[in-house]
Amino acid sequence: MSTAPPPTGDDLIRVLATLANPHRLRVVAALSRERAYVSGLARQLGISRALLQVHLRKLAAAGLVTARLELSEDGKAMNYYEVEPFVLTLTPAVIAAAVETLTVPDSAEQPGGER
Amino acid sequence: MSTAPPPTGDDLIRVLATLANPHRLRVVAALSRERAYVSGLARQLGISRALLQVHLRKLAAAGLVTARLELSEDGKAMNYYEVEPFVLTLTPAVIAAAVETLTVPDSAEQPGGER
DNA sequence: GGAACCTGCTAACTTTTCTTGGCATGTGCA
DNA sequence: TGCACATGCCAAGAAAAGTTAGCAGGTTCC
Repeated sequence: MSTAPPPTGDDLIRVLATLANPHRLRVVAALSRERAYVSGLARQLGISRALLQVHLRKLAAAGLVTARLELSEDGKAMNYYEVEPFVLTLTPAVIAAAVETLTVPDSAEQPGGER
Repeated sequence: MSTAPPPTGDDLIRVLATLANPHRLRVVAALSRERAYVSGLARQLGISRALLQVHLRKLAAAGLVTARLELSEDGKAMNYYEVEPFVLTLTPAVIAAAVETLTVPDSAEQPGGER
């Protein structure tokens, strides 16, 4: 049985690069305990909102967290983030397989690929 | 049973940062098939020796590959690299645990820690 | 001796990522 | 109206990573 879907090379790199950061690791850790909204999480982690914003965006882009906009009781718009229950196993074999699907940014990328 | 030792936060980040690179991913993939020496591997991958050198160094620093210096039959010194059979499982829970042991580079690091 | 291999290093440039600070918008409430 | 809280974005400087080019050392063999 396989718990993790076979990641493409580019996906794998995106996820790895995303997780290879203390702030983002802390974000994932915090969200794995309890979902949180941006401002509150920023206070909790002791970093600026702008900074957290960027990291959350990257985490979301990698599919590791998801955002849900809600209205609090007093009418404020709160953007709640929660962690995605991912499972990723890393071994030489997994990497070898992923490399097969690696996009080679040789000289030019095909347009329209990235958002 | 646990195949992977509990990674410390700093170790985890080092490994993730190391693997989050196309060149290094290709190196691991190549070495997982067969060990290779620097110059040969550089040719095989189509990159310069100097560049490969740097990436190999990082991979070794993260404990993902190991080097062994050997003498070929014709007396040349060959530095053979081979991949380490690592198994790393990544989940929110694993990350939450690793974060506990994260070194906080708050304002200053203690000297002599890093090379 | 010179060519063809192997190894390593470092300085300097380029590219990417990280981080900060400011600005704009909206809501509820005294 | 002004304060406190929420959201977002963008420009610009700072820091880190990636890459290249060049140098120096070693060995075999013609």
